[in-house]
Amino acid sequence: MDSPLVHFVTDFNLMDISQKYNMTPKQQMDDDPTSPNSNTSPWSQDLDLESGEHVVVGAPKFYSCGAHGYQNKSKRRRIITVVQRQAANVRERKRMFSLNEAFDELRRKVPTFAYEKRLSRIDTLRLAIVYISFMTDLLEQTSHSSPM
DNA sequence: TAGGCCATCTGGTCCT
DNA sequence: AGGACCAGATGGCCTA
Repeated sequence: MDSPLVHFVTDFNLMDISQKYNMTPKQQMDDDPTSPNSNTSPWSQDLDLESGEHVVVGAPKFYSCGAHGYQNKSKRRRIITVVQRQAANVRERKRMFSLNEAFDELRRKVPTFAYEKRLSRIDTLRLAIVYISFMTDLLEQTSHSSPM
């Protein structure tokens, strides 16, 4: 750890991104990044895509429309079965899981040692932006000041 | 108790 | 047709 970075982190903690961005440093749940109810795999329920085995599902029920109940809209609508809906839910859970993995990776990249609690996603993004700006400035300064 | 954060579900849209 | 992506809704948990 070298001094500019250490200063960045300490300065950052002194000013507190929450203040800087007009937020409150809240924090959630526990250490597990996956979910609050994380004792199970995020996509362990409903449908096992690998085996293709449907856990719940009965006869061909259909989801068709209607955001908020109105069913007779002129827009074309995709009719999907319960099985398809469940499979889509599983895919969405996986997608969100990978998104959270990316957030965790980003959390590890930004200097936050003075933070006791895990950064929220929005704080992580904001801190990353500030950190990148800081490093860019630092790079420019050093390139200007260093002799050829 | 209100507000913040998050996971999950869901339907719409775009793309292959 | 089906998957990926997105945004809105909802409900749970946590903290001030």
